[in-house]
Formats: sequence, structure tokens, C-alpha cells
Amino acid sequence: MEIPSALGELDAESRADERPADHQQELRLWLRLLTCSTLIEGEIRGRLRARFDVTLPRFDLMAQLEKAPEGMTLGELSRRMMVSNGNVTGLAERLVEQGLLERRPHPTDRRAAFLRLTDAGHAAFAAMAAEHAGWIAQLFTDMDSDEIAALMRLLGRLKQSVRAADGRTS
Amino acid sequence: MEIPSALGELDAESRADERPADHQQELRLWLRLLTCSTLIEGEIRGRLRARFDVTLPRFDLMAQLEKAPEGMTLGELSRRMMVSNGNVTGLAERLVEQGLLERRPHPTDRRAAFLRLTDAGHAAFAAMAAEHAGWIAQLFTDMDSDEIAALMRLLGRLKQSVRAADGRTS
DNA sequence: CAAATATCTTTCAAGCCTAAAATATTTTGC
DNA sequence: GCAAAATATTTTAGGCTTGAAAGATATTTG
Repeated sequence: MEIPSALGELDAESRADERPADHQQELRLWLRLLTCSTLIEGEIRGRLRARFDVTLPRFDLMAQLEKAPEGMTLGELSRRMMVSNGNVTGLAERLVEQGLLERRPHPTDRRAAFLRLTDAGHAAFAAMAAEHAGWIAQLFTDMDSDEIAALMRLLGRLKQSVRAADGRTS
Repeated sequence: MEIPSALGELDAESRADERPADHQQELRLWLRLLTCSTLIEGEIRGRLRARFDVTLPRFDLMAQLEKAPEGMTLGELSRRMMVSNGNVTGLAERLVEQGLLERRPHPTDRRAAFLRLTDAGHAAFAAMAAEHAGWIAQLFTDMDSDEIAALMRLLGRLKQSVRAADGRTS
């Protein structure tokens, strides 16, 4: 316990706005988080390329569509993938060219279009997804189930914190 | 405790290679981790652009150089930033053009070059770093110090696990 | 209903990023 | 010392990514 010292001195609270606050702990955590995702992402990207000659963004797009058998609009896809609209336009274009994706007009809204995996797309994704899951598991090998659960919970809290901060953005 | 049932059946261990193993927990953790870094990265990228008209990669490069007053070679920078050599070549080029970076020959190795922040680079970085730290802290607002410490520890374990798996890569 | 506003998508310019090949130089091992 | 291997960097081709502007269609509102 720290005891505020004598007369005329500012307590920690009052000082907070005058001196650069100490954000070291948060900064280091952010750096470590970024390191982890960069490492994993790089590993997965490399393996997808070597094994299936596919890029990570294309794999991610297919993964989203796999979960929506009836298809999904470009906008919905862009929100779920957390990337820009224009980005999805280009990715989808290339996947349609490859015959993995099918594009059809939205039944009631002529601005929009639905995207769906073709049969070839489903098959390709199934093959990739199986190995992908194994790679991820391998990267997490040294973590036991309790640690994974604890990380899961804390990252959930972090996600919540970030989204909340986003709301009250200055 | 599970009891292996009668004759002729395979125990869990033997089955492992035949059935798709359950990697759900790891997959979901990876997705959540990726969501967190994508959210934070996007937030920081946007603020850097709006407030300082600078990109995140340029900020990252400057942050690395700030820690090495005597400068650093391109290769060292590329390793620390975990990006390709060619990437650093281009980033550095643009920062030199802006007058934030200085490039000088390596004293003893004619293949290599040192990069250092110019005075203008130091000044620009100092201004950005101060606000940057505040933004990060704000995004972590809802996490208390214990949670941050716990996350830090678990991510340390994860980093270790990923690096170890990388070593024993098939 | 018409004007204003919102939404869905594409296009564009600029920059980021990688893997692989090429160039230049240094180090290593005979 | 010299050939071979290793290291530092650049170049190249291709793809990813963004933010902003523009086009097309829907929805809302006066």
C-alpha cells in the first residue's frame, strides 16, 4: 500500500492528466498479441500456398460461404470478413474465374448479388479445411485444454472491450 | 474415465488417425485471436491516417528504429518486423523520400546499409507514439490489470507453442 | 409521388506484401 | 587463395487492401 505523502503534493489521480500516463502494460500486450497472430497467419498462409496453391484471403472467403449454404451477399461477406467492400469484389471475381464460386442476382434487390460455393468449391474447401484444422491444432500443441479455455475467455473480454471503446470513440 | 469396450474395437488412440480429430476448440480460439488483432489493427490504422496521415507499416518501422539509436540494417529490420526483405526495401524508400529516414552505408560490410531516423523522424515519431499509446490503452479500458497480466502470460505460452511447432514442421 | 437519403456494389489510385530470382559481397573450407 | 556456400539487398510479378468517389437501385419522408 502506498501512502500519499504530505501537504501540497498531488496524488496519483491528479497527476494522471499532467504526466504521460503509463500504458506500458497495454502496449506490450498489444505487441505480443500481434506477434502471435502474425506468426500463426504466416504459417497458415505458407502451408495453404505450398499444399493447395491458394491464398489465405480466398480460403477465408470460402470458409464464410461454407457456413451459408443458401449464399450470401457481397456486403454481408465484407462485414463478416471485416474487410472493405472493394476487397470482396476482387476476391470473389478471382474465385468465380477459378470456378469455385457462383454469382447470381439477388431475387428481390437488383443492387445486390448472392455468392455461393459451386460443387467444385465445396469439394476444394472440404479438403483444405480438414488439413487446416490439423495445422492449427499443431500450432497450439503445447497449450493444454485449460489454457485454451482461459485464453478464449480473456480474448472474449478483450473483444468486448475493443468494441465498447470503438463505440465511445472520440 | 472411459472404459474401452469389447473385443475388436479400437481404442481412442488408434482411432485418432482414422477419424477427423476434434480441433474445434483450437480453431475457435484462432478465430477469436484473429478477430481481436484485426479489430485493434483497423482501429489504430484509421487513427494514424486521420490524425497523422501515416500508414501503420511506416509507424511500425519507425518504432523499431526508435529503439536503435545507432541504426539498424534492412535485414535486421525485416526480421524484427516479421515481414519480407523486399517489403522493407520499399517502406524504407518511401520514408527516406519523406525525409523521416536516413540511409547510410554499413561501415564494414558493403552489401549492407544502415537505416536511422532523422531528427524530423524522431520528432514525428515521438508525437505519434504518445497518442498511439493512449489509443491502445483506451481499447483495453475494460480489462483490469490482472486480466491483462493473465493474457500476457497465456499469449507468451502460445507464442512459445507456435515457435516450437514451427521448428518441428513436417 | 418526388426529393432526399440510404444501401449495394464497383472502380480507382495508392500502397502493402510475399515468394522467387537476380545481384553483390562476404565467409568458409579446402 | 579460390571455389563454394552463405548473407544482404533489390527487383519483379502477382495478389491483397484500403479509402474515397461514383453508379445503380431502394427506402424514407415531406
